[in-house]
Formats: sequence, C-alpha cells, structure tokens
Amino acid sequence: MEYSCTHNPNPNLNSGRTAGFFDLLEYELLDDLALELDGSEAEFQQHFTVSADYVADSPSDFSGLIPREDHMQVHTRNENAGLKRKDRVEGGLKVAFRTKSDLEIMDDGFKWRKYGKKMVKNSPNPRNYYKCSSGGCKVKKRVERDGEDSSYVITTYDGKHNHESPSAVYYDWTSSAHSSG
DNA sequence: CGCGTTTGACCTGCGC
DNA sequence: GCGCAGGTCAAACGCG
Repeated sequence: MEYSCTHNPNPNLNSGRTAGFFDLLEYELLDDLALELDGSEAEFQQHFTVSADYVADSPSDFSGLIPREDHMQVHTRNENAGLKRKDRVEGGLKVAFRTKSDLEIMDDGFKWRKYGKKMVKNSPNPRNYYKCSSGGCKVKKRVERDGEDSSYVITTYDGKHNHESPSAVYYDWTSSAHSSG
C-alpha cells in the first residue's frame, strides 16, 4: 500500500506530510492500551486495519485508521457492566494517541464541540473535553498536552462513531479534489 | 438568530 | 464521612 498526499484539506495542519505505518512511531499508543509498536509494517497491520482509500497527510488524521478490536482496548456492553464507572466505555472502544503537534485543535475528520476544560494533577496543562457534534453520536474525546513534553499532544477517543466522517466526502485522493461549489 | 466556546458550579467515585 | 480529583452541565457570551 502506498501513501501519498495530493492536497491538505485543513490549512491549519502541517502540509506535505505522508502518513503510514512508519508514522505510528510518533503516535506512541499510550500505556493503558498495553501496546508497543516496533515501527514495522507487519506490526502496524497487526494492530490496525486501514481503509482502502486511506491517505493521511497529517499526524492527527486517524479517520482512516481502524484499530483491530482484538488488539486494542475494547469493552463490550457486558464487560462494561463489570467495570467501575470511570473505566466504562460507552461506545465500546477507547483509543489514545500521543502525537507531536504544535496545535491542540486537530482535524481528524469529525466535527467536535467543546464541553469542558479542567486542570489535571499530573500536568501543568489543561485537559479539554469534546463531544462529537453529529446528532445521535455519543463519541467523546479528551485532548491535553503531555506534562513532560509539551510538544506532544495526547488525544483519547471514547466510543465509536455511528456515522461516517463528515469530511470524508471531500477527500478524493485518487483524482482532482472535488470542488466545493 | 443559531451554533460553538468559555467558565464556574455541580456530581460522582475513590482513598483515607 | 470528608475531601480531592476528574468529568459534565449549562448559562453567558462571541461570532458569522
């Protein structure tokens, strides 16, 4: 599989970037997922399914990365029932990434509405809370800067979207970009 | 006017 | 039971 970039749909993101299994080195899945990637493509494919048309041009575009459930932290409803409240995952999936980025606001293909902000103990930086603003979609995410290295941003997704990425229709990586008119 | 952000208050779980 | 910490709510506000 080849990764290439024809344009950048978000001018706020670094341009000219290609993404692939090799970029997962920078993503550094967090401890609570008990995952470590060695950077090889085989290792990558062991943990992720990649949409056939997935091409990312930023380290924050996870819209086409589909974690393999048997390798990621997945809670079914039954499993949730036995968990403490704080450990439950409503949508059934929890994924955390650590990415190197100047910006905390990252376009991952979904539309988010901010609903909270808190200072957390182990970090001098605030944690921001977002909900997916698509109707009926209960996915949440938390975004905070790494307390030890503020050049990294930690993003945690809770739940699975019950809809496609609203921006996916604008992504046509194989031909000229669709015009918005 | 509608939608998203800001912000302090409120709620809940957990350790002591 | 109390206090702390994390997570969420919702009114006020800003912007297009």
